[in-house]
Amino acid sequence: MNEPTAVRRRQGRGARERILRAATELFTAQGINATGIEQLSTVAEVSKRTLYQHFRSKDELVVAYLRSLDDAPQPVAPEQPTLAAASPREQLLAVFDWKPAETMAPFRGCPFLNVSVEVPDPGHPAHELAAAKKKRCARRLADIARQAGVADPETLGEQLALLFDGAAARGLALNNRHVMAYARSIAETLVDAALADAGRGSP
Amino acid sequence: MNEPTAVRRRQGRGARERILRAATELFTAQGINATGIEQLSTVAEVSKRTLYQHFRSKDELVVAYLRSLDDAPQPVAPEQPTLAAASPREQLLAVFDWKPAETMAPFRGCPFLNVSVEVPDPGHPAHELAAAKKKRCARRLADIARQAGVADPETLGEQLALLFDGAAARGLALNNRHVMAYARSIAETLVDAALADAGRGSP
DNA sequence: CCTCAAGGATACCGATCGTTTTACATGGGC
DNA sequence: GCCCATGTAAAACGATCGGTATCCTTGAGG
Repeated sequence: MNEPTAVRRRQGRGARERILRAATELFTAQGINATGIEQLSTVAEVSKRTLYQHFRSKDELVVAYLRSLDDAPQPVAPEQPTLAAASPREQLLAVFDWKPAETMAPFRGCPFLNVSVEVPDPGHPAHELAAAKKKRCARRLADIARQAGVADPETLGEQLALLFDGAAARGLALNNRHVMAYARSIAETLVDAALADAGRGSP
Repeated sequence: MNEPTAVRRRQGRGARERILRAATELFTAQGINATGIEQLSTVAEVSKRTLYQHFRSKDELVVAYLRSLDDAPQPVAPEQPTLAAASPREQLLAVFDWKPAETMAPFRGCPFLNVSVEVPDPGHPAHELAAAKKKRCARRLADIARQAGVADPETLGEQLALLFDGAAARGLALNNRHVMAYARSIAETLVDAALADAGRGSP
């Protein structure tokens, strides 16, 4: 009992949870290549063995990490109660109100874009998953635009997604969060123009 | 002094040149972390020894690589003869005509943005150099806008830079080059609006 | 001819990576 | 009591990384 070998007590059954949480924290904070299995298992308070019997490899963990991000409440999710009833304009602009977790840490941009850079192979599952996510995001914006009667919803969705990605990438490079505000201002211009045209086209 | 001592004996056949060329090729094609010194020296047709007496470390080579990119003819360079006499509108939009390396290899986006992701530490020289480049690029665009009489040239420059970065990042993620066309179309909208205001403001 | 520095090929170094294995500890169900 | 799946801690693995040292060839200047 008073042995110096006081072993850490068995940590319940949340191992997978904790690993995924640690992955989210470390991958987004310092990148994938800069995060080792050792550090991962330490932060997750899990032995490497346990880690490897939950995820067969680091690659698989990276994919699971992206999936968990995808499932998490999203900036672009219009299903949220506050946004469901909001105006199309607010729904379309909600993406740009994204606040990436901690405010003190250096801004790290969009995890999906970063994975695209950190995993060079375009055929890698993680890379493809990131691409799919980006497409889905643009499509959702296009759907909102379509329901609002915008003339060319696909283009508007693609444009808004591009603005978001630009703010994420540039914000990381300059380590400056208010780049997102620039993106929002451009988005407002585009959205307002598109909605004005829509209103004029079918009154 | 006309070569006093044999300090310039055997000119290394432009070893430094070849190393830098290989770095440009490999770093942009497959990323920095995915490119090892071994492969680098092989492609450059240079022994590791020679490589390390031209660049003290890989970090230093990365910095030199970014510098060489910076010196190379740039998409945003208005000094080029064809652009020097072009209209401000064309000068501002010239960034979006960037064709990266003209190859059929997968689109790899903007090297400076990629370095920001691949080198997580914001204090790293390479990271700071990339940030500086991004700022300089936006400032140059702002200068062109100012000379054209745009009301808020800084904002326009920042917006155009953001659009370019968005196209680069998103183009890599989706492995799709014509994202740049979307960016251009948004840029045209912004530039035309700004120039129209300028013409109206001070006729 | 000989000398000798520049450079090539390659073995080697320590560190770290992702991954596997070994040895032991825990606790619920029989 | 014992069994055994599940867990931890730690060592070890092979591969590869950035970086260094060794040995040998080359070729111009004396």
